[in-house]
Amino acid sequence: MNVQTKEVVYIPKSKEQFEEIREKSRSIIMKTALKLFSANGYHATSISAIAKEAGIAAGLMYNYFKGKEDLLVKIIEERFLDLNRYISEQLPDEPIPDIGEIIDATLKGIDSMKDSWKLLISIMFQPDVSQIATEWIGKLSLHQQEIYEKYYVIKGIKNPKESAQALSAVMHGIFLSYAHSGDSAEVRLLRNTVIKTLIEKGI
Amino acid sequence: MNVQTKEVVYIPKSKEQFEEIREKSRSIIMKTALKLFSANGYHATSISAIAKEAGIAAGLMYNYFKGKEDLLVKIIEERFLDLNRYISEQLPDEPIPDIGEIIDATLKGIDSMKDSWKLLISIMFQPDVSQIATEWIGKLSLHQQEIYEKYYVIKGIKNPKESAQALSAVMHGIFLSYAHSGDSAEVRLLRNTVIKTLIEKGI
Amino acid sequence: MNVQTKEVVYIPKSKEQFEEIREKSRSIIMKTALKLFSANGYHATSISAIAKEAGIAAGLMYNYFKGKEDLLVKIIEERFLDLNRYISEQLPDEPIPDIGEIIDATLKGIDSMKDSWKLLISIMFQPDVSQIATEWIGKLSLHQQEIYEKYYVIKGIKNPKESAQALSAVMHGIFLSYAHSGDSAEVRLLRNTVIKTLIEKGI
Amino acid sequence: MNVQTKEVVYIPKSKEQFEEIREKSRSIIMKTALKLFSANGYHATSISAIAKEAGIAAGLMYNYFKGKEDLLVKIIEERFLDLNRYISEQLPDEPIPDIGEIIDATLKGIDSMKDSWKLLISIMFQPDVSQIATEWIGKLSLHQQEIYEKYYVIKGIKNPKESAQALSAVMHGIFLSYAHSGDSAEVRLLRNTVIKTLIEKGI
DNA sequence: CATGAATGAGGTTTCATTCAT
DNA sequence: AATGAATGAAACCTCATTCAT
Repeated sequence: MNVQTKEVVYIPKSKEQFEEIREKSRSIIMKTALKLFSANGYHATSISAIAKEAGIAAGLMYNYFKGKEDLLVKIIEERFLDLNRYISEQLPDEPIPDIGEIIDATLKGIDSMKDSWKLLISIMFQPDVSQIATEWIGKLSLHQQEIYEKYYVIKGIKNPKESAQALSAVMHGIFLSYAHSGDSAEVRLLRNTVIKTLIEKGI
Repeated sequence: MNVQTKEVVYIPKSKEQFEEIREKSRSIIMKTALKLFSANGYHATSISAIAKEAGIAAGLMYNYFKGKEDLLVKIIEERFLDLNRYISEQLPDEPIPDIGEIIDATLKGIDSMKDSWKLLISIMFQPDVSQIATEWIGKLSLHQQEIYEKYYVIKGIKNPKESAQALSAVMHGIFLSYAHSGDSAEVRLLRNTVIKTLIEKGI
Repeated sequence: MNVQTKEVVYIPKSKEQFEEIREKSRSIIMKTALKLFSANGYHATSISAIAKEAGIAAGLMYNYFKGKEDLLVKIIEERFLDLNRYISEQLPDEPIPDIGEIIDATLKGIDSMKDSWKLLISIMFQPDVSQIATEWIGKLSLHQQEIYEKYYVIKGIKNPKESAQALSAVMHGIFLSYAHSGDSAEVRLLRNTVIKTLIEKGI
Repeated sequence: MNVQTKEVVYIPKSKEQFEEIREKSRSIIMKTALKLFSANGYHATSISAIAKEAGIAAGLMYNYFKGKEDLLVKIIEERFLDLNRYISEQLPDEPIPDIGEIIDATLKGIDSMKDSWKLLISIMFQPDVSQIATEWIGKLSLHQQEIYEKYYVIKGIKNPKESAQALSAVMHGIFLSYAHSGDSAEVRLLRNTVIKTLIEKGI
């Protein structure tokens, strides 16, 4: 009696193990949802369709997101953060990149998330979904404008703010066209028109 | 059958009278649907909401349209036909309008259907609804391109087809921006950038 | 041509016909719901169970009630209105009924809605359902108290208000006991104790 | 199996130590559940809400209780046992307490578990939850009745059984009123009416 | 041509419970 | 003993569409 004995006991998973599992599930849900939202549209994609495609129970989604719209919002946020990060990484601090490089880095960034870009834009036009995408487009737009303005200041262009606004507006048009037609000739035409114009103006 | 019927002395209406009645009902349904679709989105607008707003019974819609999606498609078609017609009316055959006039006629046309334009574009981005809008945008685009090309030929510009394509692409960007931001400064900036560029090029 | 012809046309149902149909459906839904709520409790009774028992599609309920809780509230209101009406009908204006008659009319009223009374009381104790029942019990209680006070004033009892409050409280206890034990000996004991006491006090 | 295990040198805890740990967990679960059930109702309180409030994992509950309903039943039983014990402790064997003291001890007992009393009563009215509460109320009632009867026998009252039943019924009404209105004026009115009546009768 | 009650399939969401660790 | 991710059944509810009149 009172002898020390060896015994096998179950150890609950550690915090890290749980974190890993959660991250994996969360990730597959978002990935699958993005895929289906993009392919079929937000409204036409049901939770159960996502669950089926992801190979999980429908209820599981609600362990990670407050609801369908929250899932969408989280996807949008993540994608826009990715985009901003990507663009920043493309542009060197020194030497100052010229305007063509800036534009192309931006377009390349969008191209890197081609599949989801169309979804993001479509959400922006749907009054019944949310304003999140619109806000993110706004943030992205502002971010671009600041880069353009900084560039124009360095180049000594007069009215740098107004010029930056104009360029931002044109780029905005390109963004939308891109969503509509993919990496088509149309987008390249727009790009070339813009860049040629700017170069002709000596910028 | 135990059907509630009534024997009536039936004074035949002329085909025209019938058509008039039908056209009136059809029209109010489409008008109301367009209004609600634009305000709240296609998916968020229910048939009964349309019926209520239009002051008719929900079932009546099915006398005129195959279903909700058919209603949408018919609206889209009508709006695009309206737009094409409008633009054509704005442009005189003689004297040959210059490119600025052509562009502005187009923008004015879109402005005349401002409220529904955003809906049309949003539909274009929703793969689950229909490809009709995309097709119509395509037709519109082609129509514009032909006008541009004709103009360029007359003006003796070289590569008229390619130039027309470029212009069409830029206009496409403007159309989309317009849907996104309404008649904002952004759209005017785009328009001015385009026209200025073209004029500087001597077109 | 242009000859008058006889023809059979369908006539839509009249407003009255629709009203009749609606009233019938509404009634069967409420009746069935009351039955099941009383038998199994509010939370344990699902909409689909009600629909099945009533022989209708589950969705139909939502043509008549905003939701499950609204259905409950409407039932409660109706039952309490019935009760108040019943009690009033039992009591003659002249000659002034004595206190025993008043009490018995009230108890008889509750007895007439025996099956639902338990449900009403149970709802009153469920913090997660609604305060409607509590409010209705309050209204009923106040109504009774006014009757008692009026009686005591006529009889020339001193402190009629306080006496009415005391009697109301005792009756309240009886109401609750009734809900708990049905028309058992317990309730009659309570009733007799109350009436005997009052009579012994010469009221 | 790919089970995460650990070989441990197992220092056996004494049965008492184990019991202590178990009792502590069991106790916090019951306490928390009672609190939430009382505040929000049984159906509106989820297992995970209890777990969160108690600071434990949801699954742990199932080590101690068969399920949610079992947890409820165990809580009810414990509370009623507490109540019976409390009332007994309040009443001295000698000298024989008079009827007012007996009544007040009972009411004081209920007052000591004020917060849970309403829950217990509410459960009593919910046929879908369990009959346990009803049974316990029955047991409590019987217990009281025996005390009353014993008292009446000692006092030499004629028909002690019937008198005890009557008093028990009145007390039952008070219990329920108490649940409904808390320690309000209404309950005191009931109590005073009862005691005054009994004293006037010389009991 | 017009009505609106009724259907029924499908949607989102909740949550008690299980189970590998 | 304890963890919490995952399940799956069932809940409430919406709404396009049908159909008897």
